[in-house]
Amino acid sequence: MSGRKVISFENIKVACKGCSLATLCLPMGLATDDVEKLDQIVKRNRPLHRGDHLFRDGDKFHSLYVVKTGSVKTYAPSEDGGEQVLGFHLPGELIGLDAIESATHHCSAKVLETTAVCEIPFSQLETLSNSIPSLQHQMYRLLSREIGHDEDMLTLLGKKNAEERLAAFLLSLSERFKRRNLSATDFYLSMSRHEIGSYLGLAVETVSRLFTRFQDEELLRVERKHIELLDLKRLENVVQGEERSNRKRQAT
Amino acid sequence: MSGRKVISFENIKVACKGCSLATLCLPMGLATDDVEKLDQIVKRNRPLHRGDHLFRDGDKFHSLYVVKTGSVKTYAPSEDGGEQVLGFHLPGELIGLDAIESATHHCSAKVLETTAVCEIPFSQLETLSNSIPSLQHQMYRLLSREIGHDEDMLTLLGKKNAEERLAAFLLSLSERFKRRNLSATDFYLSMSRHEIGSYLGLAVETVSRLFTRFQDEELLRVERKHIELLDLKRLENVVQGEERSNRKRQAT
DNA sequence: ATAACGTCTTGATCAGGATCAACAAACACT
DNA sequence: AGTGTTTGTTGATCCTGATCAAGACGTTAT
Repeated sequence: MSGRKVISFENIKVACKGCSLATLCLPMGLATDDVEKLDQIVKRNRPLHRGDHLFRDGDKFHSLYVVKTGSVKTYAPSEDGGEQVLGFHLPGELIGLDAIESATHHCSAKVLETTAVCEIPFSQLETLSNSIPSLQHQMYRLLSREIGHDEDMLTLLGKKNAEERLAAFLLSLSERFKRRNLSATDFYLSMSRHEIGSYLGLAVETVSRLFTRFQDEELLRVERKHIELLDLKRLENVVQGEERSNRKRQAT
Repeated sequence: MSGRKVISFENIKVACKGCSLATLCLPMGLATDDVEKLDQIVKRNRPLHRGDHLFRDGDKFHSLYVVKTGSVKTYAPSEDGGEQVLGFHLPGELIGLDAIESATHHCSAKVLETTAVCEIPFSQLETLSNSIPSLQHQMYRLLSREIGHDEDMLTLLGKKNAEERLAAFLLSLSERFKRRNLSATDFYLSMSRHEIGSYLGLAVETVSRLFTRFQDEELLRVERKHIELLDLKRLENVVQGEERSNRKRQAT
């Protein structure tokens, strides 16, 4: 054990090695001693609170962030005060990848609830990745995965109707909670209806009505921020647009 | 000069060094001898024809592609025969970045007109990037740029109406032609109305009507695939949703 | 040339979801 | 507890853009 890590009240932060997220996060697939090198450059700051910003649109880019606990939204603010929510980020997920190109952030990142993040200075990460091929590979994979996610969202926004979008959103959350060994069917939303709407390209009212409708159809139970998915299988059918025909059949 | 490059009738392909796209493409910012190393791994195949595929959804991933001349669309085919167009790729633009993560393609790439591409085996590129920090950096930038583009598209699909979308699309093409020192105001579309519609999340008919409307408003002249932009400034206003208020004012 | 097909345009109608409006419920702050 | 504020729900109406339908125009094959 290297004697360089100091345990203090100010810094009772788990190293990557012991982090429960290690398999979802940057260290994924790295050798133990490489993870230790990564540890050296990761900053673990004190928790952030609801409303705090990790960075804002236009800020100079210097670090990537990984959510440790809590959740973060990224959004593109528009002149007129409106915003397009670009993503919700749960533990293990990386934030800031779109800023590498121009070394400037093109969106803002706002904390939705009390949240802890790891900060990874990018220039150091880049240097490190140059001496650790598997880290470089992991970086390529993470960037590529982000592109894949975005493309999925393009299909969602380009082709799916309102109920398909919300169903897909809920299932996506479900999957991500499951990966962290949390309940895939019972969870709390940290974002508002408005933010969900913005993310899905829908009006708040539409989101609200869909929750009610889904509940009426016994697909889920919803009470404010608390969601209980009652039938994942049928929700998947909704995403595929098959629910529509089912309902018609039942209605006849 | 290394004697390793053979000039034959089968291979009168320009090396990266002499390629007019070098400043837009992978070699951007590389030292001359690094560009030569890149040259060693780039394959330059004979031209592809309209309708040919670079790869299909589900194919194993092994190479990235750069368009040299012509154009390519990427699209996500859906079971029911429909498709979501994910992007149009013009000379200098990279294709296949979303496949790195899983080593499998998640979309198809189809050539829209006679097109030449450079093929870059990814494992070799990855290895090379490990010994050339500036190439690694360039890779990070290109991946990041792709994410940025996708996020712009998310905002387009999430917040913009039909005319804002088409105006943004035309201006995007205009920009990209300009960067290649082609006319920013007079060009040919290599994609169909249907493909434009799919890309923008609109029906063919809407795209067609918008072209007519834009022409009536003297924003552009359109004849089949030939487009002449008459007023870039006003088109930019349309993208910002300002045209609406202008028209109302005029109508009064 | 003619036929057959695909692409584009235009018109008529329809509907999904936005917008407007009002209220209810939760929360924050004295 | 009470007041103001934000967030969510529900209803009524409107409008953008989808869908349906038909025809014009282009392109290719024979």
